[in-house]
Amino acid sequence: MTEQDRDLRARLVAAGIELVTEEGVHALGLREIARRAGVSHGAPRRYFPTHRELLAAVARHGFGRLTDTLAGADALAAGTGADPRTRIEALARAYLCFAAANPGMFELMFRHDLLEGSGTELRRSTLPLFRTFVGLVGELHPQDEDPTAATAALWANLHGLAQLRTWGSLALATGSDGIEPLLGATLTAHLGPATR
Amino acid sequence: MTEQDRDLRARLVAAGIELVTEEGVHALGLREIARRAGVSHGAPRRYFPTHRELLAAVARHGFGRLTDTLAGADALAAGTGADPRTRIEALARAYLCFAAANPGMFELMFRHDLLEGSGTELRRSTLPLFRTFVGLVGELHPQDEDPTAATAALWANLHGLAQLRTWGSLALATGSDGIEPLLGATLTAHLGPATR
DNA sequence: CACTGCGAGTAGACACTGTCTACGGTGATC
DNA sequence: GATCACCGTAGACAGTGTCTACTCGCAGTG
Repeated sequence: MTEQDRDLRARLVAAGIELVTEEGVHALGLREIARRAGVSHGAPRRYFPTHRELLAAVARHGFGRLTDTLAGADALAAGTGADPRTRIEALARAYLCFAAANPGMFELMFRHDLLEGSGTELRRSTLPLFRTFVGLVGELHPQDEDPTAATAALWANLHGLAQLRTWGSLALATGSDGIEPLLGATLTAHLGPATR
Repeated sequence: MTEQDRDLRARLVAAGIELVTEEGVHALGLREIARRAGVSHGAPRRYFPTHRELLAAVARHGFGRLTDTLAGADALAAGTGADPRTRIEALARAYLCFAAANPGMFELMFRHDLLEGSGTELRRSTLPLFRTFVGLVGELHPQDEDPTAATAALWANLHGLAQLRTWGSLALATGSDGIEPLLGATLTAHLGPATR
């Protein structure tokens, strides 16, 4: 009964997370989520005035998981006294791993048409992580007075890799090593050759 | 009457293009497209067995326009005897311009959930362009034995920039110059500093 | 204890969607 | 001129998100 006696709001979000994980974004109908949570289709309205706000709450959880994952990966690397380049590499790999491990959630998180209205708030939640990212890139490129642009370009590269992989567009560029060579090329391009 | 007497198949695709351009992907309902084309909601079924196949035809047109745009930009640059680096820059800028000028179509083209089944065929249509891209990168990096990975990484970077811009995520990294600094950072990272 | 009032969830209606099927009606062929 | 294939219409069907009664249980108060 641990599931049942939580308040409905949390149960609905949990049901959405289950559904998007198991079935994908297309399964996130309002009535479908309500069914999974064991309530009638009108019940969610008491907590989420519209379907999109419920989806935004699910996506919010996804952003939380993403930042937790990345922060964990960075803390692990930083704890071993790794240099900035290695820490960035750990972050990049964690980002791609998250997208690959949670394709449905990752897709939802960047479906701005489903998240309209809550988009800016969700984006804002990733800001602190982006700032540490900027700091690491700044450590690596001290000659640049503002590493924000370089960091954003690197992040866009990672995001594009994640997105195109789920679309299957990288099939002809990825061999048996999967996306590793592309990640390597990306990191080398933006950060210089790997430290040996 | 030039619109009316074309066969319905082409008129439906044209209506879809209009709708996605004017209103966005959300306006691409089957019945909405049929209304715009001036026929009943059952008519499309004669030519497109399912809604998704109609959307795939619309996206196919988008891919055609994209390859045309890029090929035109490259031919223009190549005609003036530009070096590979300049040609790549022209292609990259054309890609971002296309995404910015046709946000709805660009979104549709990479909505794999709407295009399921036709995805591989659509991807294949961009292959020749990708090959010329690979050739240009190869000219620029003769030391690499296979520039495919480097090209794919660069393309993923451009795609990520286009995608994140439409999502608004680059607002804090883009100043008054728009996306130009990020494009510059991307090209510098992947191709080396700009030729002077 | 009886009563009231409110909040949570139910259930049905509404307009809309994509798919399916039966039906007209028009034009080409024999 | 009759036949027939094909194109588009129109309605049914299950499903959706939203909106609106309504019911029921349980708190607080007399």
